[in-house]
Amino acid sequence: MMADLVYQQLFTTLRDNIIAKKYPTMKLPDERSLSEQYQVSRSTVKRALNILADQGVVFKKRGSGTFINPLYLKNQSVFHYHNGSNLGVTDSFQMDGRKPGIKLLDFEVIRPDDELRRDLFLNPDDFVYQIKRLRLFDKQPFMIETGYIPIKIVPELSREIVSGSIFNYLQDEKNQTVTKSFLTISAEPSTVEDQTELHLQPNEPVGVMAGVFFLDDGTPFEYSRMRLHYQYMKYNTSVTLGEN
Amino acid sequence: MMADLVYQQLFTTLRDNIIAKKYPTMKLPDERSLSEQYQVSRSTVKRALNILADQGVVFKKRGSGTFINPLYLKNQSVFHYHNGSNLGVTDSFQMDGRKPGIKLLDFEVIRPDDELRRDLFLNPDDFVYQIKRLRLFDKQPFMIETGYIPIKIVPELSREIVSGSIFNYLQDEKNQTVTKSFLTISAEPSTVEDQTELHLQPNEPVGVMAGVFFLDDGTPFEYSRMRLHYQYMKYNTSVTLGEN
DNA sequence: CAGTGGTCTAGACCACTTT
DNA sequence: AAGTGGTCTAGACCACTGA
Repeated sequence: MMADLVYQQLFTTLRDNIIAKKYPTMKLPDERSLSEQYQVSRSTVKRALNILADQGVVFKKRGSGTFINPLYLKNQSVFHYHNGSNLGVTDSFQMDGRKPGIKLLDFEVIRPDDELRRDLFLNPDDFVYQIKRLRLFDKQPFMIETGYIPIKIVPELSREIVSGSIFNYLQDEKNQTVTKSFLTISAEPSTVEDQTELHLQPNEPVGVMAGVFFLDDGTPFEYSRMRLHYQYMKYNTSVTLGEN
Repeated sequence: MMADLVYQQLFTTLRDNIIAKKYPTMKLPDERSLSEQYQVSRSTVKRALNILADQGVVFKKRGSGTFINPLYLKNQSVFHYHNGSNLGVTDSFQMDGRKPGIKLLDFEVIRPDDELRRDLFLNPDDFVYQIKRLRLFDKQPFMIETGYIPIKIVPELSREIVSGSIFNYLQDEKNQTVTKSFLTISAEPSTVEDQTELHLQPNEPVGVMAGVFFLDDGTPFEYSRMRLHYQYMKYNTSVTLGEN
């Protein structure tokens, strides 16, 4: 499954080493040593390390070395949203071997309102699917997800397809990948529906993630609104300023 | 002010060309031509193009070329990556002309516990400032922020300094910039203190953002835990897959 | 001054798309 | 087959850190 690219293999190896606590000093070997040890060029080492740094797994100090971000190890044990090989829920949430489930709550075709039309760059006469699903881990509901997808992009969508991973369907059957997203993350008090579906107490909140997913050619593919049981929302974000 | 790095200059040049619509075919010259035209190596061209792609300005199709994302030109505000000069609260939150305020709740020096010591890469005998502040917009409290900063990085911190923007102080007085952060975003029911300070009802939640800020040389500078009035937490995130 | 990460180059070869 | 982006290498030189 994993790509056979050298830098990705090295990235995976190093990340696994870090998770397995094989660097007790919290410092990685220097780039030239890694290059020697894994028999790859230093450029390739840098590429793997840059990905780790982008993801917040390590941070680099010029003149000193490359260090493991302790927060990454700490959050590793928790269930969290991360940037994986796919942007969809099925791949983006840490599952720890738990089995993901989907319960279809609603599936219909509607005319989008102006806001949705704008967000998905639709023409006035375009229609969209409205797909409301309950997401589970091992029978435990953790998220209510409402998605809107333009009919013209996947006219053949069915209840069956929508009962599984739509992103995987796209990738497997239509060879299209979702590679970009713009999401807004916020929090809200839970509604009665949230409380019922997600087994929440009235004072317990939901995390809300809403935004647009894009295909790799830039087409806005889906507007999605996700309401998460608050204990399941752990979004890790690593921000770097400066263009590099 | 602009860095004199080759890849950054090329990035800026290309982006300006795109905005000035100098590529009416919506396609950039191929990498080898750009390399020739600007007298830089192809690797440097790729680096500049990768930044443009990360920011959603262009997308690349293997075998075809590099194309300008029409959505970038059409709706610049959606895609535009705001390179604020700073990562701090004062600069990162949308203020709409509202005046930010800071009320110092607590300021002392403590011995960090093991977890904090690990997160900030401290030695066993390092001490940290503990700074608890209430943040306001136009007298309206919206966030309780507790920060921990190693004494050794800014030994001269005072109540006066921490009553203002610490990040700005760093930049103006010590010429150091916070350029990287690693934050975990989550939501929680509000505590009694949250309800009091942020004027929340018992059923209303807080958004929690916690993590580490780094200086541009990679030094972990501050561990911060921010509890936000839920209506003020709106975190925008743009994710692009393809680790390059 | 030795060690370490950052930038940049020049070129080989591969994978995919278009003609 | 030609064109284009992707991967990977080997090495030079620079900038910063720390003993």
